[in-house]
Amino acid sequence: MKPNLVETMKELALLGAIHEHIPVSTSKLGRLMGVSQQSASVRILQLLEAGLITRNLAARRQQLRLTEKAMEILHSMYASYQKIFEMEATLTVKGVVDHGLGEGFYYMSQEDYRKQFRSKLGFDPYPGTLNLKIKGREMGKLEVLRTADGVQIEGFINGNRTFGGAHCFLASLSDVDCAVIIPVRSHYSDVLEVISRHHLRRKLGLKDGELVEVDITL
Amino acid sequence: MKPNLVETMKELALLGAIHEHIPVSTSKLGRLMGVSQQSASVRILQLLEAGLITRNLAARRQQLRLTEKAMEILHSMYASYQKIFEMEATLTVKGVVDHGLGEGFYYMSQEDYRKQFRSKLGFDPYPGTLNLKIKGREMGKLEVLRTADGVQIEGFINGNRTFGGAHCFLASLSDVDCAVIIPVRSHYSDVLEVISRHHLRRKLGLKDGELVEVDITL
DNA sequence: ATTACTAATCGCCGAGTAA
DNA sequence: TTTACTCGGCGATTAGTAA
Repeated sequence: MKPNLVETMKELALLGAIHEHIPVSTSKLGRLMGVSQQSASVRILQLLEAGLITRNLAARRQQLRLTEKAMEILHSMYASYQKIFEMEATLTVKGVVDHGLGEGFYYMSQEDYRKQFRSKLGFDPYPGTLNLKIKGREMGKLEVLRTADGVQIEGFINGNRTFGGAHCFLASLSDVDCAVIIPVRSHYSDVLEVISRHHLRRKLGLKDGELVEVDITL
Repeated sequence: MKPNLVETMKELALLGAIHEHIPVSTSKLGRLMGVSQQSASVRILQLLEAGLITRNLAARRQQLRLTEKAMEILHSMYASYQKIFEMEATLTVKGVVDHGLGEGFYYMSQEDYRKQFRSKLGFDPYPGTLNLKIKGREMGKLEVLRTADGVQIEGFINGNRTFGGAHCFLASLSDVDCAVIIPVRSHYSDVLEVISRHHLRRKLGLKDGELVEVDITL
């Protein structure tokens, strides 16, 4: 489909030529698109030719209406733009499944953490974390996560031990809902920690060294 | 902005050239847009000239990324399409304010109805309805409402009296949120009933015989 | 493989104008 | 007023090709 004609259909749609025939003069249409009356006239003829509009030429002013076919084309354009602006709020990070140090279980067993995850993320996390080792160029994305605004998790003291704060982002890993955690005191690290309602490693059959992608919602 | 260049920016955005520079060959880009490699090359040069993309030409494959300015243009396109497809889901009906028969108050006082309106429409309706008499050509739109899917309100029995079900649609009348009700057993009728959190007649200073428009969300 | 130049062609644009 | 024709001009496209 020619971009010029799509543009013309878009203008007609904005004028309301969707449910009914509406009066649109070629000069008005031209002005709206920043082209001459003559060019607008040509475009209308092309749209008619392609079966994208119907016309009532009975009255002194022509009446135009977009066809179903035209609306389908416009909707596919709309879908593209939706994709773009939903994608903009998403960050995809590739990482390799890494053996945990067993620390994840210890941290995620702390009731003070669990309580916050339940209320702030909306799920009760499985006690344990899936560690992803991030390589090379992908590491710039970790930097983005460190500086972005996420859901805040407060630190606390339990007994004589201090547990640090963190912020996290909802995410999905192979279509399974999860979240990634960025510790507040995160010195340089190439490991991304993922938590979920499920035991991700078992549920997805993951093995050490396997490459996965996490889609993170910013 | 030229439609051809907007189209090119859209393709680049779909390829993810938003947050980072991504490798895109001119032949691949041309294929995606249905033009030749040469044309794609020219378009890239034009986008560079206009400050709409930046390029790393260091590697064997050029790397492209859209600028802020480009994203603003794409977002305005997105906004246009949103307008179109929100508009499409809206039906505007003209009607004349009609004196009620006092029935509205009786119905809307039934707690079984009110409960459903609260939970399904999100507001507690003022006990009473505003009746609009629909004339002539506009009546076809009532037919659309009867056949469309709306929010279902269940009928019930209170004492020895049966109250019928209905379906309704969120709407707005002079920018005041409201809803229109279509009784399930709606024999032919030229009256449209409007409910709202407010007493519409008073809030909007409506008088019998006044012409108003309701924007109904399908 | 790439990118992008040249040159020829295609087709879009708009002034003038008819109906 | 409309719509839409002709036609000169120029921008857009592409095949061929260089680097």
